[in-house]
Amino acid sequence: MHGEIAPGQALTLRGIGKEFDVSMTPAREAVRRLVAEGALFLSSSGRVSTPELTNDRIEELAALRALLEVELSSRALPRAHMALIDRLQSINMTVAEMVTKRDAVGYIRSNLEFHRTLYLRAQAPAMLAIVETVWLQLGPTMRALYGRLRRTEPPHYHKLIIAALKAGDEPGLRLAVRSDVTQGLRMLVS
Amino acid sequence: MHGEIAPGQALTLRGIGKEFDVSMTPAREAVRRLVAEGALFLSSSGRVSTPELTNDRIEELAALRALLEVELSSRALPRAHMALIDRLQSINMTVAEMVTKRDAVGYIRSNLEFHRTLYLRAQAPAMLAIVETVWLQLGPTMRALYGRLRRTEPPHYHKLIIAALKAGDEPGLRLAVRSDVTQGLRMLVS
DNA sequence: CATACCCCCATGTGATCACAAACCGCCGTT
DNA sequence: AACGGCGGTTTGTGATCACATGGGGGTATG
Repeated sequence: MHGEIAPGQALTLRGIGKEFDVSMTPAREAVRRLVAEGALFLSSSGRVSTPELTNDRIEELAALRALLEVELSSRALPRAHMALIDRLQSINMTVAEMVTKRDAVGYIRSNLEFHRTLYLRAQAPAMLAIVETVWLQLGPTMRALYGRLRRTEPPHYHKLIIAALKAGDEPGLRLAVRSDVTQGLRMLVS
Repeated sequence: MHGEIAPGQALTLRGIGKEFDVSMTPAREAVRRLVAEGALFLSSSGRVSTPELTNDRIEELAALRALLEVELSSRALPRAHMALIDRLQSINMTVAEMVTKRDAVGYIRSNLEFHRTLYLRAQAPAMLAIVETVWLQLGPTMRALYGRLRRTEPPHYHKLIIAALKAGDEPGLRLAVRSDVTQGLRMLVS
């Protein structure tokens, strides 16, 4: 999810087992779960690797993020009190720090934490779980992008999201979330 | 997915293995996958059963269906030619037949086939996969409802969906799909 | 007759093994 | 120099086993 593994990277059950000091059996179960969630790709011969997404697939996953995350933010809005907004602002400082440090994995991790923190307030666990599987599918690809990207400014749309939350402005929030989600992924399409 | 198993029904790895003439290992992998998709519930002690959904969870899954299936139908609309509409009408006759036969499992199966046939035209495999995991989560609960239900009339909203497809009426299609999805699940909330 | 306790058995977990398939690198040929 | 065939080795699969744990039924007690 955080892009620690490059797209197309091959994994072996014995290798995973050795890495975590377990036998093949738990490694297999974990891999099967991740395959079920679309986070890993299972070739017809049973070999496992991170997926290499096509442009079409990236666009579709971005559309899913937009659809679901806009809904989640909308549901979180009435429950968003000052403590939450403070917490979002604090996380956003970490995001900015990761940007200046050019830490792609740290950026993705803190960026997703920003979104997750907001969506947790929506009280919609099934919806959040689905969004997280989408993040999981995009992880390796997002890293490949942000690794290339030479950006130094912190995320602009996060500030809009926070402002809309403060103002209780639902249309503004929906637009800001949609823009934030779409913006990063639009440049993914090579 | 088709409601062949009641909510809360317990399953054992050895039992599943015996049922399909395999050892525990493939049964475990299948169960883990279904747990990952939310189709099965894994207790803290590792026991496996179909989930017993709370009202909140049912409402959330219904909202997900509405959100995603409306989008899928909207994307399918420009590609929906006469052959597809004919096929939908044919499936809809099967649905009606299942209703008169009071065959709950057959009704759920053909109803989902109706929806899947339409959504396949959307060319959005990731979105369709997610919708199917939602169907999977609702399967046992839907059966428990439709089993109680004493309905004899075929689904009204399916006709509206077909009419909107014929007319190329996108707002009408979105409304009809949303109504069809919501209607059945609204009465689930006891 | 109801309730609580306890023990045995059913059940999941993780490890290991035998086997088949497929991948990869090497060598020969053209 | 490029391509194709071949064999060794890596890899996934399914089965089986030993073990720990939790659940349910039976029994004893109030």
